[in-house]
Amino acid sequence: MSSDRTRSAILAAAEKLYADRGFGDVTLRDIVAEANVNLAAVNYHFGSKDELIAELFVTRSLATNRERLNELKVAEEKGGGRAPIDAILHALVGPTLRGCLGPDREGSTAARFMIRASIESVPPIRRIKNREVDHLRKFIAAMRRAMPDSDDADLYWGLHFALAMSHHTIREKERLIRLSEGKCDLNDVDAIVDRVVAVSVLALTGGEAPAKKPPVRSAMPQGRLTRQDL
Amino acid sequence: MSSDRTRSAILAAAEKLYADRGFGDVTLRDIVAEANVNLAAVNYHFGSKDELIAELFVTRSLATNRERLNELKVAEEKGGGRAPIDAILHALVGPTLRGCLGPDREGSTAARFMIRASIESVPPIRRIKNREVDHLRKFIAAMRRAMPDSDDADLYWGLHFALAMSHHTIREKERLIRLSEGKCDLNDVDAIVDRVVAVSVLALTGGEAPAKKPPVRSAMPQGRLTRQDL
DNA sequence: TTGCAATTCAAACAGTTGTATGAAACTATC
DNA sequence: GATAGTTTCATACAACTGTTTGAATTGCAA
Repeated sequence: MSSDRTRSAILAAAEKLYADRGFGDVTLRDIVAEANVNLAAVNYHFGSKDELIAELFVTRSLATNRERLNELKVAEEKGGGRAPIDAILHALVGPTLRGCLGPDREGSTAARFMIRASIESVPPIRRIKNREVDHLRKFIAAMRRAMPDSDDADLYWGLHFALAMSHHTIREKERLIRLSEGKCDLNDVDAIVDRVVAVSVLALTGGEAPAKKPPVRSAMPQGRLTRQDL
Repeated sequence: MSSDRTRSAILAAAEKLYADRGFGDVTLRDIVAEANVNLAAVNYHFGSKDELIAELFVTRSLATNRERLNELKVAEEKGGGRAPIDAILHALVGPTLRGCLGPDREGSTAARFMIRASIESVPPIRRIKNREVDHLRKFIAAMRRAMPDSDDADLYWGLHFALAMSHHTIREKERLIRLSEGKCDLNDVDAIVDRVVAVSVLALTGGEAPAKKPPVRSAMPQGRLTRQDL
């Protein structure tokens, strides 16, 4: 099968160009030029441009999801079936952040592609992302085991915020660097992961030590949000 | 000037169509059809398609920025020049969340347009967003006054996370509803604002009561997450 | 009314896009 | 080495894009 060479040349070229210049202004003709293959090869091997993009994204995000679930499994086994909340969140945001940030990963085409996919929202990718709900439910389940006394809504908000911080850090990396004039170190990925996890845990526990039971008073808002809302 | 009628018809039609169907598949021909004006009118009044989009976005985000700064000013005056940290964050995320969420705003074209602008990242809008740094610096300054002992980096991270949570809530509103099967109430905007502010304050204070003096250390962990970091 | 500028209009332009076609080149099996 | 199936290729297609043009129309001032 010498056709595999063409197929993967297209995939590699597409990933590189999309990573560099975004989905908006990379055409099939750009891709086949970079890959040194014929224009028709894309439709022959992938069916359409959208299916090419989908294949790129599916491959990368399946890898991330596997990494997440692996890390979660390890943490749960270590805890005898019940992983601590910080380990769960670490498994959730670690792989994504590690994959997209960091100095060594800077040159990684895959990483830059995933950043693009997170910044620009193109139809084939959006369709795939919408099916990610099942994957997230597994983390909600683990969180529920770790914090059985929490309201479900609080767990969802906690997971939502954890993803918010990690994705927004990837999306707005450049702006954060510029805004902070370099004072925020975007190269120390482990520190970023720890920071996101720490804040997420605070969001879930309301500032209490997670082992401890419930409420006290607040670092919390005066308004309508009460202790047990967190 | 009967030309104002054409101009604003274009603006209204464009905002509506972009809000409904996204920037990707709305053409100038769609817009002029909806506005009942001639195709050439867009270039005559705005110069180009991108400038039309830019004008739409600038108008809306200037309004948001004004609201933010107003709220900040009020809070600072009330505090004699130094607003408490939660009030500052409230001023930062409140206007955006209020503008884009909530049941009454559901039908608002402007709100839906701004959500689109936050989901799809189109060049003219990205260019404008990049100039928003100066605006954010005013909030950093206020935060520094409120928490003079904090590391600068921690302030930047805190602001970054606050924006992360509010923007991600707007972007992924539908997914959060679906994931949580309705358990997260996206209609109670005030509660959402309070929740985002509360978590942001926790992120900045590391779980200490904000009134209290100094943050243990850099509030956030360096290495792995340990118990006393919470 | 006349004259001048601002606005509208239909039409065309120039370029690009993803996709389809059918013949040619290749590959492996017998 | 002929055959059947796969893969490549040059080329054409059809549609759509934002923008421009130059003539018509309108509105307003003198």
